[in-house]
Amino acid sequence: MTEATRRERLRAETEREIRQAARTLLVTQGREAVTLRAIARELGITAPALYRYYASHEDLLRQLCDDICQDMSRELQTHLAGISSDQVREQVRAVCHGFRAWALAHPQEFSLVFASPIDALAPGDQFGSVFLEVAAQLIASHPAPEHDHDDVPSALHGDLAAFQDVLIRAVASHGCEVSAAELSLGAIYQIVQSWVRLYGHVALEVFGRFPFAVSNPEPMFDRMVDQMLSDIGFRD
Amino acid sequence: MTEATRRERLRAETEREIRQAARTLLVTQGREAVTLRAIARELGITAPALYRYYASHEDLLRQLCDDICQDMSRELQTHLAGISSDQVREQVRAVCHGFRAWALAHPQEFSLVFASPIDALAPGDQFGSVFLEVAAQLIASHPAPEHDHDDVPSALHGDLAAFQDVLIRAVASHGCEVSAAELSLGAIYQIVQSWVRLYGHVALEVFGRFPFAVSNPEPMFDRMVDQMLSDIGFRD
DNA sequence: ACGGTTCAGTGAACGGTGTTTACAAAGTTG
DNA sequence: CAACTTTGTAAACACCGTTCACTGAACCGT
Repeated sequence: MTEATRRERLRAETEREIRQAARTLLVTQGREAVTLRAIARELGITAPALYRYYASHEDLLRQLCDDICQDMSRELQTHLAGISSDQVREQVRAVCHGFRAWALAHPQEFSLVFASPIDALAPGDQFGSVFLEVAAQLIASHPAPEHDHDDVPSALHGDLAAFQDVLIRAVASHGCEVSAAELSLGAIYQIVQSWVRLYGHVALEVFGRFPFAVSNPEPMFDRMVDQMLSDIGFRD
Repeated sequence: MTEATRRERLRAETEREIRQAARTLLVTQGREAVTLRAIARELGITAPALYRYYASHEDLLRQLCDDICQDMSRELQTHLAGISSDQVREQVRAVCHGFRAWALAHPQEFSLVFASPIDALAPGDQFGSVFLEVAAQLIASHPAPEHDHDDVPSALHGDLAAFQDVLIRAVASHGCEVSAAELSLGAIYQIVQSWVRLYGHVALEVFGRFPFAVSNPEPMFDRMVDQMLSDIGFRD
């Protein structure tokens, strides 16, 4: 059956339970409550036992971040699956609204993932990548929004080209093939700019840092997404 | 001379020393190191003594945030003072670059102010207000960028009008008078959108959450600010 | 100048935290 | 069965925020 030995299965199981307990604590009582002793208490164990599974408290939190991002990713993909693939704008809207909804529904998780300056996670396969992959896929499948290739600062060409490579490979691993020509540097630049605005709005809303009390931020968000779509070149 | 009694002066002095010590700890050793005992140790005092000045650790952090925002505000105002007031775009650029430079130079402070979900500060007189006041001032003093008043979602009219009021009063308190007509709802909306983008870029850069390793983010930032200016309607 | 009051600061204590260490009890394997 | 690895424990360490009873000095009205 499984290649793993009995011991390895048990270990993996416990590891899952630990992170599940940590997750529950995070959601129900906030970041401060995610303590080794509390986690251990949850599964009827003593705190030092956790060191058999994680090198430190920080290490556990880091891995918890990975779990969270993976879950969010899956949720966004689910939202996306319900929309026919030729309705490009609706797909972008779904991802953006899904991201915002997730952030507002899981502020603790969002804060954890976005509040730690550098130390917590590997930058590669993270939350953003979901949005970005989707964006790349959509732009690639779109009738070529025609961006001025020279419109992006030449100092960025190197970075953008590298990112272009990553995106093309990521999209390919999802089954869809795109060429560098279809996903131009200009398009990549637009994607990154969209990410800046999407992230900016959501973070400001979650952190309550809008300059005034926005009684109903949703129409503002809708308007911004529409503007983004129009800036990218999607006017169907 | 001073209205304050000797006792009040000593108290204010100590209060300042406490926050100074807290600030130093934050900058040199990170948020986690800002502990009551460490602060007390810094000024040759025991931890419980701090409770004569602040109700709790959280309260101290909250007031520290205020200090930080005030400092940043002063720094931005300084940058601004060096530019003749008729060079509108240069003033906006100065504020944006100043904000980014401050955030990158003080990542710990930035994280503290931007990482705490709701509990840490009053939303009114905060960091953002500096940028927003400046923006309002500039837009008001500009030859009317002519925004479509109807371009903003009607659901936002209430909030925007309230914010318009705040901004007009804030600008007035800085000596400059503007009317509601000069600072239209469309303009306000543009200001808020600019704040979203500015904050989004800076936070992503400080938190290292750009989707790819940006070897040199400055040209990207410059490009974004230019785009913002053009979107607002400043093309001088 | 004195006596009461206010106030800054102390030291001890409580319950909590992450982490290390030595040790016991299982499970695994030859 | 014996040797070994893995998993968990208990005790301890140093640190944390916070409370409480207490001291000593500064202030203030008389």
